[in-house]
Amino acid sequence: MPGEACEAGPSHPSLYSYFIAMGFSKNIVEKAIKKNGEGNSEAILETLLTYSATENPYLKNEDGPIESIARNYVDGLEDDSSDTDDFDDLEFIEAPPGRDRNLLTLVEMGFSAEEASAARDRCGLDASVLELADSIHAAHMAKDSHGIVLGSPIINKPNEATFYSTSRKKRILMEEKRKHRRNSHHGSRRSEYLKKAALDVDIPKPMIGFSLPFQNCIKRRNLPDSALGPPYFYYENVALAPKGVWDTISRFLYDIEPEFVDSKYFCASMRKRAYIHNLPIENRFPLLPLPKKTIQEALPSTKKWWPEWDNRTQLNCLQTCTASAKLTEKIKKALDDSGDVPSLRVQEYVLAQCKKWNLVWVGRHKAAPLEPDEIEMLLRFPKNHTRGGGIGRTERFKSLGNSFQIDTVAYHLSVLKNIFPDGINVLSLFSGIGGAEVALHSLGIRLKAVVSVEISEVNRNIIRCWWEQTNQKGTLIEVDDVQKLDGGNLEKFMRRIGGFHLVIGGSPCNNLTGSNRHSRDGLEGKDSSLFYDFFRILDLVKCIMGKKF
DNA sequence: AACAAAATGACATAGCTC
DNA sequence: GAGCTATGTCATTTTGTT
Repeated sequence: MPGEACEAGPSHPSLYSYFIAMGFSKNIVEKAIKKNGEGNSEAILETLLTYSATENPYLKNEDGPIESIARNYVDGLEDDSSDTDDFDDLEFIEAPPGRDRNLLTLVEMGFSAEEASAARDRCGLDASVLELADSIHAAHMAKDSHGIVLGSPIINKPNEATFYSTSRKKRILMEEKRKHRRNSHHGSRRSEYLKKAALDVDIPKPMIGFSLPFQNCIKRRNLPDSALGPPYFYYENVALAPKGVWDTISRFLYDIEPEFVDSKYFCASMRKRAYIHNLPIENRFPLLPLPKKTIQEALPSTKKWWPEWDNRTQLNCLQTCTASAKLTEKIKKALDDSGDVPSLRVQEYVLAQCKKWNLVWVGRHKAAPLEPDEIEMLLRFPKNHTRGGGIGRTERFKSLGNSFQIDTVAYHLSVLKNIFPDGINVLSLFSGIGGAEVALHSLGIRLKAVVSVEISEVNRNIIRCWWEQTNQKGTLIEVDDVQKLDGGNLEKFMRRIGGFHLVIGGSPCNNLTGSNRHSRDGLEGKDSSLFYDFFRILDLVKCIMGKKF
């Protein structure tokens, strides 16, 4: 495999703190380093992962934040985990000793046994764990992009992809034109210009961003001075927005190239999003343990009922709406009526509905929508994060559907851990149910102060409950509307807490997403235009930080 | 009133064919 | 390239039910 630059572990100044930062306990890291010597980070990682297979995995001692999250997470899975399936895999791997321990390590890292052994076949017996992990990712991507040659340095390809297909000058000119026309005409013809407007941002395939866990960085980037912090910022929205939207967003956010990432590389469900941020992209690390990436592993109880002809291994995007009971009844009836093996026609119908509504198999002929706690698990929120406190079931689905996938966001934010060892002050815009806060907390980054802006009262309640239950020692300031934030009250907040280290948020997507048949009005839509408030507030914060207030 | 279900039929993109 | 099909998407509005 290609040994390109910017590898995470080995070059790091302090191996010890690096592995601690990954979430391993001090004791285990000490043991592992003693055993392998400081020079061999790969062997250390392997030892760490092996230890955690037998001992309690990845948990920090004391009252570390990772502990509580991980425990909730594990608890949530315990109920339905049928031990028989996993056992087979382990036995298969444990049988041959020696080098094949690499396979066990890979499975611990979250890969399947088949993937692991296939990777070993490709890379040879002497391949290291990281090389094997790299190879598996490469294989995934090759599968995605429909048969790019295996084993070649695929990950170097997107490096060369040009972000701006036209020059900056030309783009700005076109935007001016667009604006001009928008002013002189109205609604009905707007979609026409949008169609004509060139799409300048290329959406990369596969949608893996600048890097994935246990993989070399794909690109290096030099941000323009105007983009640099303080503060750091992080903006998120749907990747497949109407044409020109990401071009506009990018231009407002200091011409930074969006990072397009599908969360299917982090968990068992898809989530195609783009993130614009000015964070460093070297030395990222993922939350551990890595989530299971297939439906059958993440929801083991479904395995038993999964029909042969349903070839799904991952779920579609988790949405705000859920399938009706009527629909699942129809599906059951259709299958009941068609005997052992349903006809191709019935299969097609059922499969289409399953894909459309993200149904999973929970019994014979019983397809069902995901339960809220399962969605919480897939997005990596603590179990029952959105439960109780006066929130209804429908609202729960809606709030979850609008949220971050924690693993994905945390991976990007992980670089903050070493930059701010004492913790950070966060301005969280469009907080929702607190995805940003949970991600930072899960990384073990202390939240010194959080100003959380969220319009929905139930969502604010959820964040406050979480804040109390995780025994946060910092300050939580709640604001109900981004439009109420101006230079005056921002400066007051910043005086009080000492400025912001991170401004983070994802503005409403409802006018951008393809699911919306009624008001997909683009960035100028009623809700999605709140993006401009994100920019406005970020710029204000930059200004005030610059003045040293 | 508060939910739940059904209807709606947009739109970008990928991968075909001709 | 134009034209077709298939697929996927942080949804909204209307209608029916406890």
